[in-house]
Amino acid sequence: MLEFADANYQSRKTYFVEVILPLAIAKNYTYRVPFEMNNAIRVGKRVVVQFGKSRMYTAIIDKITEQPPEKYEAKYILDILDDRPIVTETQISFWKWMAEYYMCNDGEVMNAALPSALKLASETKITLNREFLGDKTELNDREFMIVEALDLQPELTISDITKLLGQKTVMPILKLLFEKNIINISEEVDERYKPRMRTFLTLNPVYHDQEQLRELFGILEKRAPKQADAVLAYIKLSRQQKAISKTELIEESGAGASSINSLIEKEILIAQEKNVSRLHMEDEGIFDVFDLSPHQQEALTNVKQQFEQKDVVLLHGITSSGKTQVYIRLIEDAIAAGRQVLYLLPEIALTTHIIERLRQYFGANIGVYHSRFNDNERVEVWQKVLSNDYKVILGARSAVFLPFQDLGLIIVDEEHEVSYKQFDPAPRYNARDAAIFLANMHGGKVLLGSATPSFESYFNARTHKYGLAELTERFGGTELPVIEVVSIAEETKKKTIQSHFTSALMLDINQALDNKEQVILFQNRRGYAPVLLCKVCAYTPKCINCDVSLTYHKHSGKLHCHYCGYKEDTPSVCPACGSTHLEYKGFGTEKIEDELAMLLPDARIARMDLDTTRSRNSLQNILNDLEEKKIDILVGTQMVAKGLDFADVTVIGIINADSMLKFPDYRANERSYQMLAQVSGRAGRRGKQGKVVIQTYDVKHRVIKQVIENDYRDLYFTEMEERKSFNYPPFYRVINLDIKHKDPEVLYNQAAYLATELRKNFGDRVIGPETPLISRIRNYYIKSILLKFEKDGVSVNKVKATIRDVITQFQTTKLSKGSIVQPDVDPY
DNA sequence: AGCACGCCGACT
DNA sequence: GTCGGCGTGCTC
Repeated sequence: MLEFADANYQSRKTYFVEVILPLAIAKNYTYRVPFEMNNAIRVGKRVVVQFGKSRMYTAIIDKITEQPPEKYEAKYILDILDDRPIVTETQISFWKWMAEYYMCNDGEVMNAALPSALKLASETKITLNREFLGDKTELNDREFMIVEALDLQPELTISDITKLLGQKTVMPILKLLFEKNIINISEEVDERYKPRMRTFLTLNPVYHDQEQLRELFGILEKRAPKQADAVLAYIKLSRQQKAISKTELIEESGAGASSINSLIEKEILIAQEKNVSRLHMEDEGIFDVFDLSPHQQEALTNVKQQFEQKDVVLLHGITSSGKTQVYIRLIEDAIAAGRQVLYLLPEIALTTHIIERLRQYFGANIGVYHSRFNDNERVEVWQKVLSNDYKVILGARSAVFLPFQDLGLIIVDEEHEVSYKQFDPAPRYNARDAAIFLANMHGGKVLLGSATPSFESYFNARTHKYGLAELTERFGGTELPVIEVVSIAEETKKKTIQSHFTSALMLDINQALDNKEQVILFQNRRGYAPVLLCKVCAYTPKCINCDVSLTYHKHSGKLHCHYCGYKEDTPSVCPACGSTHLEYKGFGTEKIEDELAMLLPDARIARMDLDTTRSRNSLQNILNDLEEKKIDILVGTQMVAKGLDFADVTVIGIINADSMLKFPDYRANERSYQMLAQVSGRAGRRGKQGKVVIQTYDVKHRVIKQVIENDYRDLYFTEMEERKSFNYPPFYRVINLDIKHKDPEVLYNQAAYLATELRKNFGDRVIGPETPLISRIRNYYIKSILLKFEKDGVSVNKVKATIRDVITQFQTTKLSKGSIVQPDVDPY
């Protein structure tokens, strides 16, 4: 560590900085520090550097050394953007950990972490060189067009010129023009974050004297009555509030901006520019006093006790058990200890009421951070966290990147949610796992909360890596819903089933409708029918990309692929044998909605699935209609399991549980349990006990039994025991390969080669078919390999090393051209 | 990530 | 013969 605080440092010393560039490049680059900046360099400050021919980037200082690079001449830093570091050293270590753990570059983590307003844009600007006196007639057509355009418009960007000439490669032309001294090329870096400025007005202190003021009015009333009005309005406003903005005064006085401006010119009013926060400002928190129920108190005490020994505690609290109150008590404790709190939520959009609730308790101490915020707002939150102005941050997964000073507690609500995992751009991190690491860096604690914990968290709790606390009673005395399991087979035999609705379910639906209550019907499949089958030759249309059967959608009249989005027209004759005997097999939400409308023509039925919520406000519209009781029955996919807290639903029908009990992947029972428990947890609100009807062929299924008993513990336990007895490890490590190539065949070969190499090293720990398990191919580029993972078996680092090895081989042996392999190791 | 350079097929 | 497509390599 170098010490720069010493004022007597050797100013002629040459320093170098290693910086993180916001690019997907493998290593960090070293730049030289100009002497005059020696004093200002700090780890975590932003610098402007040139990288490549002309581009400029904002980089973050990662290391400071005196050692010059050996193999090349370092370029100079162009500018330092910050007076003090905007990224803490803890954050940089956190970034490095993430890059290592999720196998990506530091720059990619930086990109995900920094709000883009803190990254500067470099826009190449082209201007005409006024000093050029030479002959312009020798220019060719293109060059002439550019010069002509610059005569009309003093400044053009590269993209302007691209548009102007209608061709992509304009740089050579510009370079030539530049060499001929006709144009200037300047690289300007603009600070993109602009604080919001407001003009505030104060009365010149001279007029605090009553005599002076009266005199002023005398003059103004005669010569400029509008201005007199304005001064009067100012005095009136100043009695109500401390700061008066120009806009407010214009509004209040009815005088125009010009009158106010002349008052400012005459120095009767004094104008001052002030930076105004864009963020929602709240008054002091209204400290609502509430008491915990005995069960909540018990859970709280339990959590606190476990925190004494464990860094992470899993709180299993059933739906409506009042976990939030327990969180609030823990947050209060952390704040009282003078530390920061991070409260992570899976999806901000569906949880606005939680934000409101917490705002009531913590007022201005609470900050909100998520991707729906615009850039300027995000920078403000960033700075407030950095300066420790916010005690509590409520945020989606990206909030783990904020510059916390001293994080005492992280709450991960709905810990099992998949939306904590970022899939698309690297880093492919899971915010829950990153939060645990982050808390560890700060010496803070983590509370994982869920009504349906994930397998891995429960496993960790069970093996005493995490603590475990439970809340098994609903808050406010509402009883748990009655769950009835109905055998579809039996009702079919007795012929009491109408299309897909058993008599038992119909009875409950009708009763709810009579009582003006609402019903949710759950069907875990969208579209009308998942399979189209030829009765003659058994041909089924399949997706040309994904090799899965296409689903018939009635609203579009087309066959859709649910993996890649591919669509084709529905054939009227079998493309294989020409027969017209085509049959729709199975059923989805569309069909349920259709059939229900026939059975209950008076009921107001709506559907909620990916197809009906694709457009911007449609989800909100459905939720509003439900709340305003404009919908009696909602048919939906797993979407209905989330964010329906306010609905007055008393009956939940699960049309066919079997489709949920047989997931094709290895976490089948976990997902089945979560989905069933989440859906049935919605039944019954506001003191009224709910009813859940589960229709199934498999009435004795273990998962169903566990849902009835509202107890996941046995399920998970037997699951683990069973896997052990089959010599089957409790977890798999999934390696998602992001192999990009337009040619599916090349892609497949690469994945196959990697699988072979992994097998060579790890033998039968690599499971799945001989070639990698292709779970999804989307736009030709996602494949995944399943790898067995045993506690005492493969080390993560060894797996990663092998993958890196293979990637290098791809590159050196030119197994295929132009491919990028980016493995993503799920950290379970 | 960008960007330049180089190679190859399709056009004035 | 040149334009522009894509593959490849490099950036402190």
